[in-house]
Amino acid sequence: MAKAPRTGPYICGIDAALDVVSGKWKGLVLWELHAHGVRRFSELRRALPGVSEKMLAQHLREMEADGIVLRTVYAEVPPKVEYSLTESGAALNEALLPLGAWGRERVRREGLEVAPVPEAPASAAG
Amino acid sequence: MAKAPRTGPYICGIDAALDVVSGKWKGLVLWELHAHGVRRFSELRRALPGVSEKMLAQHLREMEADGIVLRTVYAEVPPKVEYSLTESGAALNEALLPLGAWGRERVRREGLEVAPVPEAPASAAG
DNA sequence: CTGTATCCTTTAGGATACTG
DNA sequence: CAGTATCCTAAAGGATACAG
Repeated sequence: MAKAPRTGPYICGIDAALDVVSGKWKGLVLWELHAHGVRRFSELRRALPGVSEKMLAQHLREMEADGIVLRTVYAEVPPKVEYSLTESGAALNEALLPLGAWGRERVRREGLEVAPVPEAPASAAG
Repeated sequence: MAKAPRTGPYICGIDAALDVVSGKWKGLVLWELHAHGVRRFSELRRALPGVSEKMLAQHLREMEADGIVLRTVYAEVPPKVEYSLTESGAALNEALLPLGAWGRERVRREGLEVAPVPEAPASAAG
Protein backbone atom coordinates (compact mmCIF):
# COMPACT_ATOMS: atom_id res chain seq x y z
CA MET A 1 0.00 0.00 0.00
CA ALA A 2 1.03 3.56 -0.45
CA LYS A 3 0.95 5.90 2.54
CA ALA A 4 -2.46 7.18 1.54
CA PRO A 5 -5.32 5.24 3.13
CA ARG A 6 -6.22 3.09 0.11
CA THR A 7 -5.27 3.97 -3.41
CA GLY A 8 -8.33 2.49 -5.04
CA PRO A 9 -9.95 -0.62 -6.33
CA TYR A 10 -7.68 -3.35 -7.58
CA ILE A 11 -8.04 -4.80 -11.03
CA CYS A 12 -6.61 -8.22 -10.28
CA GLY A 13 -4.65 -10.15 -7.68
CA ILE A 14 -1.34 -9.11 -9.18
CA ASP A 15 -2.28 -5.50 -8.56
CA ALA A 16 -3.16 -6.17 -4.96
CA ALA A 17 0.10 -8.04 -4.40
CA LEU A 18 2.39 -5.62 -6.22
CA ASP A 19 0.90 -2.80 -4.20
CA VAL A 20 2.29 -4.46 -1.10
CA VAL A 21 5.79 -5.22 -2.40
CA SER A 22 6.25 -2.01 -4.37
CA GLY A 23 8.83 0.05 -2.59
CA LYS A 24 12.52 0.22 -3.16
CA TRP A 25 13.48 -1.98 -0.21
CA LYS A 26 10.43 -4.03 0.62
CA GLY A 27 11.51 -7.13 -1.20
CA LEU A 28 14.82 -7.09 0.64
CA VAL A 29 13.17 -6.51 3.99
CA LEU A 30 10.91 -9.44 3.30
CA TRP A 31 13.84 -11.63 2.42
CA GLU A 32 15.93 -10.52 5.36
CA LEU A 33 13.12 -11.31 7.78
CA HIS A 34 12.56 -14.63 6.08
CA ALA A 35 16.24 -15.51 6.36
CA HIS A 36 16.68 -14.48 9.99
CA GLY A 37 13.22 -14.81 11.48
CA VAL A 38 13.62 -11.74 13.65
CA ARG A 39 15.55 -8.54 13.02
CA ARG A 40 15.99 -5.28 14.86
CA PHE A 41 15.76 -1.88 13.19
CA SER A 42 19.50 -1.35 13.18
CA GLU A 43 20.14 -4.83 11.84
CA LEU A 44 17.81 -4.20 8.93
CA ARG A 45 19.49 -0.88 8.28
CA ARG A 46 22.86 -2.58 8.08
CA ALA A 47 21.49 -5.30 5.86
CA LEU A 48 20.17 -2.75 3.37
CA PRO A 49 23.19 -0.68 2.38
CA GLY A 50 22.06 2.74 1.23
CA VAL A 51 18.63 2.80 2.81
CA SER A 52 17.74 5.95 4.72
CA GLU A 53 16.23 5.79 8.19
CA LYS A 54 13.17 7.55 6.89
CA MET A 55 12.51 5.06 4.13
CA LEU A 56 13.18 2.03 6.29
CA ALA A 57 10.82 3.23 9.00
CA GLN A 58 8.20 4.20 6.44
CA HIS A 59 8.37 0.87 4.63
CA LEU A 60 8.17 -1.03 7.89
CA ARG A 61 5.08 0.95 8.92
CA GLU A 62 3.39 0.25 5.61
CA MET A 63 4.24 -3.44 5.73
CA GLU A 64 2.91 -3.58 9.26
CA ALA A 65 -0.31 -1.90 8.14
CA ASP A 66 -0.56 -4.39 5.30
CA GLY A 67 -0.36 -7.21 7.79
CA ILE A 68 2.81 -8.81 6.50
CA VAL A 69 5.21 -7.61 9.18
CA LEU A 70 4.89 -7.87 12.96
CA ARG A 71 6.42 -5.13 15.10
CA THR A 72 7.28 -5.93 18.70
CA VAL A 73 8.33 -3.14 21.04
CA TYR A 74 10.15 -3.96 24.27
CA ALA A 75 9.77 -1.48 27.11
CA GLU A 76 13.48 -1.22 27.78
CA VAL A 77 16.12 1.42 27.76
CA PRO A 78 17.79 1.68 25.38
CA PRO A 79 14.77 0.94 23.20
CA LYS A 80 14.47 -2.41 21.48
CA VAL A 81 12.13 -3.18 18.60
CA GLU A 82 11.94 -6.45 16.75
CA TYR A 83 10.46 -7.12 13.35
CA SER A 84 9.30 -10.45 11.99
CA LEU A 85 7.01 -11.86 9.32
CA THR A 86 3.39 -12.56 9.99
CA GLU A 87 1.82 -15.71 8.58
CA SER A 88 0.58 -13.65 5.66
CA GLY A 89 4.05 -12.23 5.16
CA ALA A 90 5.57 -15.69 5.08
CA ALA A 91 2.97 -16.74 2.52
CA LEU A 92 3.82 -13.70 0.44
CA ASN A 93 7.45 -14.68 0.53
CA GLU A 94 6.56 -18.16 -0.70
CA ALA A 95 4.50 -16.65 -3.49
CA LEU A 96 7.49 -14.57 -4.52
CA LEU A 97 9.82 -17.54 -4.95
CA PRO A 98 8.92 -18.29 -8.59
CA LEU A 99 9.25 -14.60 -9.41
CA GLY A 100 12.68 -14.53 -7.81
CA ALA A 101 13.69 -17.56 -9.83
CA TRP A 102 12.55 -15.86 -13.01
CA GLY A 103 14.49 -12.74 -12.04
CA ARG A 104 17.69 -14.67 -11.47
CA GLU A 105 17.24 -16.35 -14.82
CA ARG A 106 16.78 -12.92 -16.38
CA VAL A 107 19.96 -11.63 -14.73
CA ARG A 108 21.84 -14.64 -16.02
CA ARG A 109 20.37 -14.44 -19.51
CA GLU A 110 21.01 -10.74 -19.99
CA GLY A 111 24.27 -10.61 -18.09
CA LEU A 112 23.03 -7.95 -15.67
CA GLU A 113 25.00 -6.82 -12.70
CA VAL A 114 24.27 -8.05 -9.24
CA ALA A 115 25.47 -6.34 -6.13
CA PRO A 116 27.00 -8.58 -3.50
CA VAL A 117 24.92 -8.60 -0.36
CA PRO A 118 26.54 -9.26 2.98
CA GLU A 119 25.32 -12.49 4.57
CA ALA A 120 22.65 -13.08 1.94
CA PRO A 121 21.59 -16.70 1.65
CA ALA A 122 23.10 -17.53 -1.72
CA SER A 123 20.99 -20.62 -2.28
CA ALA A 124 17.79 -18.86 -3.17
CA ALA A 125 18.33 -15.10 -3.05
CA GLY A 126 21.13 -14.46 -5.51
CA MET B 1 13.49 -1.65 -16.35
CA ALA B 2 13.13 2.08 -16.01
CA LYS B 3 13.64 4.26 -19.06
CA ALA B 4 17.22 4.94 -18.08
CA PRO B 5 19.67 2.42 -19.57
CA ARG B 6 20.20 0.36 -16.46
CA THR B 7 19.39 1.60 -13.01
CA GLY B 8 22.08 -0.35 -11.26
CA PRO B 9 23.09 -3.70 -9.94
CA TYR B 10 20.36 -5.92 -8.60
CA ILE B 11 20.48 -7.30 -5.11
CA CYS B 12 18.43 -10.41 -5.70
CA GLY B 13 16.15 -12.07 -8.22
CA ILE B 14 13.09 -10.39 -6.77
CA ASP B 15 14.66 -7.03 -7.54
CA ALA B 16 15.38 -8.02 -11.11
CA ALA B 17 11.85 -9.28 -11.60
CA LEU B 18 10.03 -6.42 -9.89
CA ASP B 19 12.01 -3.99 -12.02
CA VAL B 20 10.33 -5.52 -15.06
CA VAL B 21 6.76 -5.58 -13.77
CA SER B 22 6.85 -2.27 -11.92
CA GLY B 23 4.70 0.14 -13.82
CA LYS B 24 1.10 1.02 -13.37
CA TRP B 25 -0.22 -1.06 -16.26
CA LYS B 26 2.43 -3.68 -16.95
CA GLY B 27 0.76 -6.44 -15.01
CA LEU B 28 -2.46 -5.88 -16.92
CA VAL B 29 -0.69 -5.76 -20.28
CA LEU B 30 0.98 -9.02 -19.40
CA TRP B 31 -2.30 -10.59 -18.50
CA GLU B 32 -4.10 -9.24 -21.54
CA LEU B 33 -1.46 -10.64 -23.87
CA HIS B 34 -1.56 -13.92 -22.01
CA ALA B 35 -5.32 -14.14 -22.36
CA HIS B 36 -5.51 -13.19 -26.03
CA GLY B 37 -2.15 -14.22 -27.43
CA VAL B 38 -1.94 -11.23 -29.74
CA ARG B 39 -3.26 -7.71 -29.27
CA ARG B 40 -3.04 -4.49 -31.25
CA PHE B 41 -2.24 -1.13 -29.71
CA SER B 42 -5.82 0.10 -29.80
CA GLU B 43 -7.10 -3.16 -28.35
CA LEU B 44 -4.75 -2.85 -25.40
CA ARG B 45 -5.79 0.74 -24.90
CA ARG B 46 -9.43 -0.29 -24.74
CA ALA B 47 -8.60 -3.13 -22.37
CA LEU B 48 -6.88 -0.76 -19.94
CA PRO B 49 -9.48 1.87 -19.11
CA GLY B 50 -7.74 5.06 -18.05
CA VAL B 51 -4.35 4.43 -19.56
CA SER B 52 -2.87 7.29 -21.57
CA GLU B 53 -1.37 6.71 -24.99
CA LYS B 54 1.94 7.93 -23.69
CA MET B 55 2.11 5.47 -20.83
CA LEU B 56 0.91 2.53 -22.87
CA ALA B 57 3.50 3.18 -25.58
CA GLN B 58 6.21 3.76 -23.01
CA HIS B 59 5.40 0.60 -21.08
CA LEU B 60 5.30 -1.46 -24.27
CA ARG B 61 8.70 -0.11 -25.33
CA GLU B 62 10.19 -0.98 -21.95
CA MET B 63 8.69 -4.45 -21.94
CA GLU B 64 10.02 -4.97 -25.45
CA ALA B 65 13.48 -3.85 -24.35
CA ASP B 66 13.22 -6.23 -21.40
CA GLY B 67 12.54 -9.08 -23.78
CA ILE B 68 9.11 -10.02 -22.48
CA VAL B 69 7.00 -8.52 -25.26
CA LEU B 70 7.34 -8.97 -29.00
CA ARG B 71 6.36 -6.11 -31.28
CA THR B 72 5.46 -6.89 -34.87
CA VAL B 73 4.96 -4.06 -37.35
CA TYR B 74 3.10 -4.69 -40.59
CA ALA B 75 3.98 -2.48 -43.53
CA GLU B 76 0.41 -1.57 -44.30
CA VAL B 77 -1.72 1.47 -44.45
CA PRO B 78 -3.36 2.15 -42.15
CA PRO B 79 -0.58 0.99 -39.84
CA LYS B 80 -0.93 -2.27 -37.97
CA VAL B 81 1.18 -3.31 -35.00
CA GLU B 82 0.73 -6.47 -33.00
CA TYR B 83 2.01 -7.25 -29.54
CA SER B 84 2.50 -10.67 -28.03
CA LEU B 85 4.42 -12.35 -25.24
CA THR B 86 7.88 -13.75 -25.82
CA GLU B 87 8.83 -17.05 -24.26
CA SER B 88 10.38 -15.14 -21.40
CA GLY B 89 7.23 -13.09 -21.02
CA ALA B 90 5.10 -16.19 -20.83
CA ALA B 91 7.43 -17.60 -18.18
CA LEU B 92 7.15 -14.37 -16.24
CA ASN B 93 3.40 -14.66 -16.34
CA GLU B 94 3.63 -18.18 -14.96
CA ALA B 95 5.93 -16.97 -12.21
CA LEU B 96 3.38 -14.33 -11.28
CA LEU B 97 0.54 -16.79 -10.73
CA PRO B 98 1.32 -17.54 -7.06
CA LEU B 99 1.67 -13.83 -6.39
CA GLY B 100 -1.70 -13.20 -7.99
CA ALA B 101 -3.22 -15.91 -5.84
CA TRP B 102 -1.77 -14.31 -2.73
CA GLY B 103 -3.14 -10.94 -3.84
CA ARG B 104 -6.63 -12.29 -4.33
CA GLU B 105 -6.46 -13.88 -0.90
CA ARG B 106 -5.38 -10.53 0.51
CA VAL B 107 -8.29 -8.77 -1.19
CA ARG B 108 -10.67 -11.34 0.21
CA ARG B 109 -9.17 -11.25 3.69
CA GLU B 110 -9.14 -7.47 4.01
CA GLY B 111 -12.31 -6.84 2.08
CA LEU B 112 -10.64 -4.55 -0.43
CA GLU B 113 -12.38 -3.21 -3.47
CA VAL B 114 -11.90 -4.70 -6.88
CA ALA B 115 -12.78 -2.95 -10.11
CA PRO B 116 -14.68 -5.00 -12.65
CA VAL B 117 -12.63 -5.55 -15.78
CA PRO B 118 -14.35 -6.07 -19.12
CA GLU B 119 -13.70 -9.52 -20.59
CA ALA B 120 -11.16 -10.46 -17.95
CA PRO B 121 -10.77 -14.21 -17.52
CA ALA B 122 -12.33 -14.63 -14.13
CA SER B 123 -10.78 -18.02 -13.45
CA ALA B 124 -7.34 -16.76 -12.54
CA ALA B 125 -7.22 -13.00 -12.90
CA GLY B 126 -9.91 -11.76 -10.55
C1' DC C 1 18.69 2.55 19.85
C1' DT C 2 14.63 3.75 17.33
C1' DG C 3 12.82 6.55 15.45
C1' DT C 4 10.24 11.91 13.55
C1' DA C 5 10.30 16.26 11.13
C1' DT C 6 11.64 19.07 7.48
C1' DC C 7 13.19 20.16 3.16
C1' DC C 8 14.72 18.88 -1.30
C1' DT C 9 15.48 16.16 -5.79
C1' DT C 10 14.07 12.68 -8.85
C1' DT C 11 10.89 9.93 -11.17
C1' DA C 12 6.39 8.19 -12.51
C1' DG C 13 2.46 9.23 -14.52
C1' DG C 14 -1.13 12.20 -16.99
C1' DA C 15 -3.33 15.89 -20.44
C1' DT C 16 -3.18 17.56 -24.61
C1' DA C 17 -1.80 18.53 -29.18
C1' DC C 18 0.25 16.99 -33.13
C1' DT C 19 2.32 13.53 -37.03
C1' DG C 20 3.33 9.65 -40.61
C1' DC D 1 -4.03 3.35 -36.64
C1' DA D 2 -0.15 3.99 -33.92
C1' DG D 3 2.19 6.54 -32.17
C1' DT D 4 5.66 11.47 -30.52
C1' DA D 5 6.39 15.83 -28.27
C1' DT D 6 5.60 18.95 -24.76
C1' DC D 7 4.27 20.45 -20.50
C1' DC D 8 2.56 19.60 -15.96
C1' DT D 9 1.34 17.32 -11.31
C1' DA D 10 1.93 13.98 -7.90
C1' DA D 11 4.35 10.69 -5.55
C1' DA D 12 8.57 8.31 -4.23
C1' DG D 13 12.76 8.64 -2.32
C1' DG D 14 16.89 10.94 0.02
C1' DA D 15 19.75 14.21 3.31
C1' DT D 16 19.99 16.09 7.38
C1' DA D 17 18.78 17.46 11.89
C1' DC D 18 16.63 16.50 16.01
C1' DA D 19 13.98 13.72 19.93
C1' DG D 20 12.46 10.13 23.47
